[in-house]
Amino acid sequence: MKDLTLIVDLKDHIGKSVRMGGWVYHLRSSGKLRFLVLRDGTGYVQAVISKKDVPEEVWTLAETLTYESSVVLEGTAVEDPRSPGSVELQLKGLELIHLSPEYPIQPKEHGTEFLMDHRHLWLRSKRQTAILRVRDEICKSIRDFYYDRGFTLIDSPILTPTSCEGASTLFEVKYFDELAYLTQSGQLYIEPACMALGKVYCFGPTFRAEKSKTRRHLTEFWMVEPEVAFADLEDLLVLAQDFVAYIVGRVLERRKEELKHLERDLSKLERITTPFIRMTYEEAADFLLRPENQARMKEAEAPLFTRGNDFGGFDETLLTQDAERPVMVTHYPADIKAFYMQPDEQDPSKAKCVDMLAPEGYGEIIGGSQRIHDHDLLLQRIQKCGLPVEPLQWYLDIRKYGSVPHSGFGMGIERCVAWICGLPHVRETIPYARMLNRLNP
RNA sequence: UCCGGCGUAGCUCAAUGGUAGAGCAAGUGGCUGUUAACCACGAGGUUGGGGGUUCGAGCCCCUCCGCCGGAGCCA
Repeated sequence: MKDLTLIVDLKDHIGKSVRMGGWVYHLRSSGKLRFLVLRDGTGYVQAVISKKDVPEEVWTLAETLTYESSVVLEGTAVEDPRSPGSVELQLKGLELIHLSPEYPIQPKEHGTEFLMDHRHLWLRSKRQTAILRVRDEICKSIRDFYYDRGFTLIDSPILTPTSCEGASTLFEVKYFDELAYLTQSGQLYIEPACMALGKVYCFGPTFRAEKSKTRRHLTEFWMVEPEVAFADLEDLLVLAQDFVAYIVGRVLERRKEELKHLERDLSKLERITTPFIRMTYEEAADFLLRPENQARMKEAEAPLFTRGNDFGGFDETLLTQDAERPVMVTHYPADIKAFYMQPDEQDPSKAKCVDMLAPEGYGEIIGGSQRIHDHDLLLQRIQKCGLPVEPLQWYLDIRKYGSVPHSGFGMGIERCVAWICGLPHVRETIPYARMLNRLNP
């Protein structure tokens, strides 16, 4: 329908006659005057229907309209300060494309379960479209960032033969006469590609069958994982902070209206500049073991942090709630981290790894490390972790033929979207959330 | 899996152990500038399921189901 004018372009048609297609977002009636708010994906515009100015059949048809019915409107674009958006449509003609029965979602408060059950319709709301546009901007900026820096996108497989990292629970699927598993990370597959192309990344869905029911967990989520040859931990920290600062900058530059609609405090995002805050695991542990912080854990009924263990959700909140920029915690104890992480030269009990914690209590958005590049050390670590060697033989091969130091990290898209949008839960950051108790719609 | 909270009209929520209610939506009527419009009227219920205590249970007890988010694990 080439002759349809988009709402976003309506301001360029003042005084002219236009046709517009869309959905009825809102209706108000005042006797012989009716107001209809149309949405078309590019914006919202109010149409005014005056009984004396339209043919009787148009007026009659307008009386039957319902929320979310699809229509084509004909009218004149006019400026009027009384109208929301100051440009409105004085209606002359009305074509009903499809009449919607009673629409389940009202312009009022609804519960989480109800909205998630109607996710396919909830997507039409202003808030959800704003979030989806920010997500789109984040995904586009990720691709631009790596493309501009000479990285090659490598698509890692979604079906994998076995667990490579151990602990995490995997989704099992039938693969002809054997079993396969949905990927929990593309890392092992892009490390070989890294040895082919130097700088690579993968970006796709990831699956974890963990029975987590928290505001930060999905069973299906998207992850971007760069991997760089000849990069050590220091190089990785610089890449990670440049990356996150770039994404935030792009969203601020191009999606400010959406952030404002989400009532995001923009000043908190404008402070996200490099360098980010750095601390070692031991420094973070010292901080968490201060009496006042231990007291806060008790007060919040959170588990008490003890040195040598990984941080819990509340620990991450304490570490970041007063931070203006993301915090990068490095050098965790090697035995609480993955088998492939390079031990620190000065203190081999520590891994050359990093977790980036987003501010305002959003917690871990990035986890990464320098990888072990020595064949025998990696083999030793695989055996020590009790992992079967045979399925990882190809991975060990990378350390056999021209091995070089290399590093990489993974960033969870949904946690990043939740942080940038200021959302309390990741379920609204992905079009169709998959969670412990949610597989539909 | 464990801990805690919740479940009442289509939706959001009230209701000392004593006749189940309101707002919104939907319906009817009114209103020529509404901004989640407003006014009037009518309609709307197996109080998540089952069992128990009691003269009497939406409310107390047991059990099952569902939801929420926290722990563990993680991005």
